[in-house]
Amino acid sequence: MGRWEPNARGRLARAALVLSAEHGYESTTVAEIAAAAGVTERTFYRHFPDKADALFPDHDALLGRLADVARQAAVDGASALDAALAAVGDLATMAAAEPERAALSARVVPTVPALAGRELVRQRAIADAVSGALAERGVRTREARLAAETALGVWRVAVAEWVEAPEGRTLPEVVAAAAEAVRAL
Amino acid sequence: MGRWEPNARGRLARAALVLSAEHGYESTTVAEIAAAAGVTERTFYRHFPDKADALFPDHDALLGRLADVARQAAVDGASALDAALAAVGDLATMAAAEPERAALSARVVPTVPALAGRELVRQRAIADAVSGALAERGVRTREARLAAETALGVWRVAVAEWVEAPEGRTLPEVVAAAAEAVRAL
DNA sequence: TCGATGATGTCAGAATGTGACATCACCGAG
DNA sequence: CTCGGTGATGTCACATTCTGACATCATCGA
Repeated sequence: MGRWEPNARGRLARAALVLSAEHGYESTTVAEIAAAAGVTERTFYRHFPDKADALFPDHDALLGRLADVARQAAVDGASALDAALAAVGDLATMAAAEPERAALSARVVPTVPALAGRELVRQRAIADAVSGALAERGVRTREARLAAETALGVWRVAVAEWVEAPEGRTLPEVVAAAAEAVRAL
Repeated sequence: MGRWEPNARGRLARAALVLSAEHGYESTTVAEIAAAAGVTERTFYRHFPDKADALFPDHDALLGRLADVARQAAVDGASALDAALAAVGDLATMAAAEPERAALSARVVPTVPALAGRELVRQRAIADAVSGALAERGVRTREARLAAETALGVWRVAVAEWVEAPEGRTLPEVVAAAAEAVRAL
């Protein structure tokens, strides 16, 4: 299967993000994204169900991974809140592995209502995955949901802070600081 | 200006909701909605910027009204949280004025990702409007935001509960009960 | 009476998203 | 080695969403 350049999906996701940051999400067409990635428009839709999805790749794998992290933390004896915060910390670590991508995404997404909505739905899915994992480990439903909601709140606050003033701090550091502040409540 | 049936906008919004509840949002076309309302597809787009917006009519007026309610409550000496809860109570009252509409909407919106995202963005806008109104009345930014966030949390919980088990209770009643529970924390 | 106004209709077209079918390098069975 | 299966891609056609430009025409005010 080496007839074409490998990793078409990755090239598409990257092109979608870079072009959207450059000319705006709504005025970059799927045809342009596909051309930049060296494939056809039709191929774009084989990798992503719609244009917005290219800005949120790996969604499903992410849910599984975060659930695993929360589950493992719970097994290791962490409290519900700490386990949920561990998952959010992992999210920060992943973002930090591609800082450029994270920065572009954080700059583009909030400015486009359609993408902002998608991001909120994504966070809701993450909260459900994490609270579900905690519930599996015996945490009561209400407590699990509250822990997940609180952790996601920490994530939102930390990202906002990091975007406004990067100041050399890494995202995981900001997340850790915000988590500390929440624990202090 | 009485050349056509009045209130085309209202007929469009209603048709959009009813048809979406009947055949699903994604499989009802704008052309069908327009036809049901007795106007042209083009006219639909003169009243709503896009198809999803017809499911969330009166958005802007709503923001102003809720901000007014919160502001007035604050003037009357209510705490930040109580003022924000007053706004959410008003939201419930408005929904109760059209219970059929509210029920259909609550059934359709969560099942369609695009609409769920729009609803979350809408709630974010409400939170901003309410916290902005409180800030105007001298409430500190952080406290205003927390009050608004908490009140919207009450709204989400109450709506979920009401949809799952209407049991003859009205939405304002459920909201009031949830608000009571939050105050008890 | 008559021109301005404003809501609507008509038409053309770009962009999103989907179904159906064709192509062709690779891989494993024989 | 060859040959058919597999999987990722290309090509074509089309429904649907949304926008721009211009036309129509009842009502209102000068």
